[in-house]
Amino acid sequence: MTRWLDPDEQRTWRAFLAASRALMTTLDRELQHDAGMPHAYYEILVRLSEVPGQTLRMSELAEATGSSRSRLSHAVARLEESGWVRREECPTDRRGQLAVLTEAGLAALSAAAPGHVQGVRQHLFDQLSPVQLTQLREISEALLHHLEPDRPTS
Amino acid sequence: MTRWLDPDEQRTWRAFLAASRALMTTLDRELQHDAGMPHAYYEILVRLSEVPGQTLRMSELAEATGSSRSRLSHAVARLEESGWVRREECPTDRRGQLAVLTEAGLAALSAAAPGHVQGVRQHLFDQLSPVQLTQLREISEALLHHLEPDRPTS
DNA sequence: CGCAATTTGTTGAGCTTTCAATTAGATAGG
DNA sequence: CCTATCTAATTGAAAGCTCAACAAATTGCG
Repeated sequence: MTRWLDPDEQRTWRAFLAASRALMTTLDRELQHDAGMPHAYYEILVRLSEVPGQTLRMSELAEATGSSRSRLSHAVARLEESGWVRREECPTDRRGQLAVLTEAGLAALSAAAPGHVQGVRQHLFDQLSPVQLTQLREISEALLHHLEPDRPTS
Repeated sequence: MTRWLDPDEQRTWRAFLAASRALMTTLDRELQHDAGMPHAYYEILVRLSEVPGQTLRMSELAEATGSSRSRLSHAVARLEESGWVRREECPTDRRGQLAVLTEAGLAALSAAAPGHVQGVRQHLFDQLSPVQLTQLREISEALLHHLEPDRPTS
């Protein structure tokens, strides 16, 4: 007894799917082209840059960026090779690792940020009315509220 | 002279980012687990199932699924291995290839669809009011209208 | 205390995606 | 007709992601 999507729902779902995919791939491509990093890596640098000491536990960083631990491990390994992040032992928990934004990482972020923000403006904010932006925020937060609770940590 | 995002914009952008990512990874995981295919492949089967003859040119299929030609080539190769799609020569253009949904492909799609639709309902439609769904459709279509025109075909 | 259960983070394999290069066929202008 | 240009689709390599398995440290509880 599946309740299928009616034509209206179908249209909504497909528009959302296509729009979010198009937006993401566009921003990802721009960032890769202009700054040599995918959007996921940019986000890691951003989160680190915002906290005191530019340092976060791996698990907190995974949480903040909405990525799995595994993905984050691989990503930080890559960022470490680039010299943008370094790892340190966690003083309070010997299992823990701290990811620390380096000088070079901050520089790379500073270089990438203006272009990226411009892209976000151009492709998102400039296309919607202030009212729509409020609606989008409320919609997104409702979805998040539902999805966040049980996110796998693998 | 970068115009940075103000706190409100920041909140909107991050909520949207987190929500669309969480929704996608959730649906992708569900589909992979229950039906053994990623969401992108499911979409290919859906598009093929909807057209007369269950057949589309590779380029049309790429367009319909919003994927690059390269990605589609790889994906169809994979789907062919699974026996869910087969390729045929295009009669009117010798460069062309037709992707055709097989019986087995239709069966796999039919098996996957109910669970997937339920997921979409649960994680998207059930979380938003009718008004919000209309808003989301309009927002998505506005974004699409802007992004669609120049999508790379590489 | 002592041991089971949980948490943290990593690893490697396999799969998907991207990018740039390439082949082959169609098309338009002179 | 013939050549330059464009379009269709594929390819391989490099990169990123997912999943399951794992090691090490911590926690909770009898």
